[in-house]
Amino acid sequence: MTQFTAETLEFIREELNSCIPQLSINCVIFRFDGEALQVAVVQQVHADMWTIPGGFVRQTEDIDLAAKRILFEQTQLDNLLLSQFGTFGAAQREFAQEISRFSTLGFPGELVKWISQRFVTIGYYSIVGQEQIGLETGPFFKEVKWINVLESNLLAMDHAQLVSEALLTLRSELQSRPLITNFMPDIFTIPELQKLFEAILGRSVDRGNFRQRVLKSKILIKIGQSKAKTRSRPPILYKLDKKKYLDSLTQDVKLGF
Amino acid sequence: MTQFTAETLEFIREELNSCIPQLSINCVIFRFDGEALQVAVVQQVHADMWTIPGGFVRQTEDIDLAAKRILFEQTQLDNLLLSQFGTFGAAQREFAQEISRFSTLGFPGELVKWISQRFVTIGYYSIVGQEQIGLETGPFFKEVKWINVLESNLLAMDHAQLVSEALLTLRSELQSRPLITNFMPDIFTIPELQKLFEAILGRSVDRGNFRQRVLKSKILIKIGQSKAKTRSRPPILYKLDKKKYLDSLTQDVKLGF
DNA sequence: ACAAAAGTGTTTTGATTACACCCATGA
DNA sequence: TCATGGGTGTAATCAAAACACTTTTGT
Repeated sequence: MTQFTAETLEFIREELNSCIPQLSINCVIFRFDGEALQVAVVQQVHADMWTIPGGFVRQTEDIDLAAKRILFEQTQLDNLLLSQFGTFGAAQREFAQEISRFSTLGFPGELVKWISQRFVTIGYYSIVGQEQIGLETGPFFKEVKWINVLESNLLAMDHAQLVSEALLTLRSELQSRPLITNFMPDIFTIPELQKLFEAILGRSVDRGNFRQRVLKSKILIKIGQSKAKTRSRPPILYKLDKKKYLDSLTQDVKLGF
Repeated sequence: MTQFTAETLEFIREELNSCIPQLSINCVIFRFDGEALQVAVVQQVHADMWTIPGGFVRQTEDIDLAAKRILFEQTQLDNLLLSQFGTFGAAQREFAQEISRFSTLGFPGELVKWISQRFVTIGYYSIVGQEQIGLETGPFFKEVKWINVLESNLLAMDHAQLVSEALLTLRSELQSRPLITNFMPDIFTIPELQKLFEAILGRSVDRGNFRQRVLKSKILIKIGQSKAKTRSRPPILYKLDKKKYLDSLTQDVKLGF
């Protein structure tokens, strides 16, 4: 394991000095790979713990934009519709123990002290389709990956709780205003969409009823037959009618189950 | 107008030094007086602007408890079920102009600087019944009152927006888990409860249907006839079956309209 | 007796659920 | 032709909405 270079440390120092102290942002990004619900997690240089993406808010930056920036820097994910799911600030919410590893690797005490403070974190969440995630260009993170949402209890600090809260919010939001624009590929089938709903809700829904509801909402446009070599009847391909979809979000149309 | 005394200023200085910087909490407390929806507002000493109750989080204090403490200090309201409705942190969210009045009244530059910073605020809301509010014991506030929710656009800084967001959250929460424990007196009638719902929703609901729904939920216990001298048929008095009510909150019983 | 507000019941409508049946395809 | 999963329709159930009718009180 190498230590941080002097330039890197200076860069980090300037970055932290330009941010609001004791306030952080964390992003829970769900992904649906066709089967299960996953969560984006990152690993910092010189740390062996996995966390959800997170960072700090610059003095001149809106918190919503900070969330977008942080997420992009750490995962290259962009253009997501990020929504708050809560702000967490228990008094004992500081992670000096977890962070203490840094101090043994050339991280100066001043910076260790800064990030070891008690933090209040604002939670944002979103959901994407089959997107890949890439590493940031900066020097601070060494790996990023998707894990199954069921494995999120392995995350460090209180991030398992953040994922769990985000999932609850996602479920209830799914009832009224599903963020489908993000989470499906451009072209998809109704059975695929149903699998996504089932993954989020954690239960199965009736095939026929699901189909009827989705079609009644008029937000899907038929494209044609799937050419995939299935062992059964090929499903019909659809794309999202984005205009009608966005309209339906401003109305209080129920798409829930 | 008198200036702050040296002791008061020292007290304030110590208080602020023990709090997380650039982070505040604001509480939108709704009240239903039988007719209209009202909001609790306070006025600080040496300031002519009205705001919703708010303050800062101590270093050793959970944010939820900070919200309770702040609310109690400024309004004497206690034992409320406070819920977050969002966290607000636009980059330009600082109110040096509004705050500048303090500096002309013996408020030292150091403290003016502290409270003139850009702040991120966590919004909490609740709703109460006919409760009165009283002034805090401390030296910092001079008046507290209820205003009609429709007049909240007169509030200082961005507090009108906070009220508006809180009201939206209250409305949607009303659909699933109404906080009735807080907002009605111990004994009340169904028409009274209906007026409350109408005030929150901003529209009228059918009398017969409202009655049926509420009674079907089984959370009301009949007490007896109202003895009030009404010019019409006296309504039946009810009290809340708190046990069944709390049970219904954990289920996903719909009480919405 | 009448007005006014409370209490009750009924009809209609529409949404949700459960389930049955048919269809297209590859093996 | 059979298994598999996709597509479609329908009857039964349940909740919501609209509305009419009755009851109890003070005047």
